[in-house]
Amino acid sequence: MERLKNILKTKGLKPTYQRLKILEYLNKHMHTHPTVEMIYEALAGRIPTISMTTIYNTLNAFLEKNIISAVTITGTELRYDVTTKPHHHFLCKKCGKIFDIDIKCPIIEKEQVKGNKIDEIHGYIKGICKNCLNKTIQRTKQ
Amino acid sequence: MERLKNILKTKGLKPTYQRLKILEYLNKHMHTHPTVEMIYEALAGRIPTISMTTIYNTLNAFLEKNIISAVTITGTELRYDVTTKPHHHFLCKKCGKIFDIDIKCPIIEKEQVKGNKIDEIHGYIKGICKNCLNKTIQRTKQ
DNA sequence: ATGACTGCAAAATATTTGCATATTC
DNA sequence: GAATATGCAAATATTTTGCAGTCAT
Repeated sequence: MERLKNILKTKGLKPTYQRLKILEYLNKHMHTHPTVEMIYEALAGRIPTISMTTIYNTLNAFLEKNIISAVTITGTELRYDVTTKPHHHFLCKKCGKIFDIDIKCPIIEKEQVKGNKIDEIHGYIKGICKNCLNKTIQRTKQ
Repeated sequence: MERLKNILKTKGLKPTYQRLKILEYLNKHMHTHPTVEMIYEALAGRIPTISMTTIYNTLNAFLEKNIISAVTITGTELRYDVTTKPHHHFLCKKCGKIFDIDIKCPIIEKEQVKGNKIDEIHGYIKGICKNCLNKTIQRTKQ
C-alpha cells in the first residue's frame, strides 16, 4: 500500500483513498483488463459513496500521468491496463478474454517509423485463444 | 458503380441506394478513416432522408461481411476502413490524422501466435507525424 | 486555510431498438 | 408478394460537466 502511495506522489497526484483503491484494484486485476464498470462494481461494495465520476476522473488522471494505459481492442469499450513494459494484446472472439501477448515486434523499441515519431504502440490481435481451440477439438472428438 | 454493386451482391447484401452510397463514400475517403458522423454529414446533403440508423445498420452489415474493418485507435470513436491487405495505422496526436502504415510485421501473415488462432491483427502507433514534426522544426528556426 | 478531490444531478454523446413504411428481387 | 431495408422516435448506454461540500497538506 505504501508502494502505491509513492507511485501517486511521484506522479504529483494526491494519494486519496479512492485513488489508492482504484490503483490497488488495477494492480490486482491486471490480467482482466477491467472496464470502468468492473472497477466501479468491485469498489462500490467497500466504498459505498464512490461514484462513476470519480472512477472516470481517476482513470483519466492515471492515463495522463502514464500510470495506466487504455486498451481499445473490443471496439465498444475502453479497458485499462497498468503500464509496464511494452506488450501487445490478444482478444478471444469466443470467450471475450483479453490477455497480454509478448511478441518481439521489430518496431516496438524504435523511436521513429518512416519519419513519424513514435510515442505508443498497440498491437491488437483478435482470434480464438488456445483454451477455446482445445475445447472445440475435445467436443469434436466425442 | 457496377463494381460496388457486385461487391454487395457477392456478400449477400441487397445493393440498395444507401448502401451503395455509403460504400462509395468509404472507397473515396479511405485515407481519412471516417467516423459514422462524417459519413452521415457527407451523405445527408445528397440523400436528405438518410438517417444515422441506416449508417449504423449498414456499417455493421459491412463489418460482418468483412467489407470494412473498424479502427479503434482514437479510443473515443470508431473509424472505418475498407478492408484491403493487412496494414497498420498511425495516429498523430497533434493533427489527429490517421493514416495507413505499411510495416513488415513478423506475425502479420502468421496463422497462430503461441497456440492462439489469429483472425485479425491491428497495429496502432501513436505519436507525431512527419508533417507536424517538420512544422515544429520550422517554427523553431524562425 | 487553500487548493485539490469527490460525488450528486444534469447535460451531452453515442448507439440500439421498436415499428410502420418503403424497397428489392 | 415475401423478405428485407429504411428511417423516425424513443430508449439505452456512455462519458462529461457544473457545482457544493469534503479532504489532504
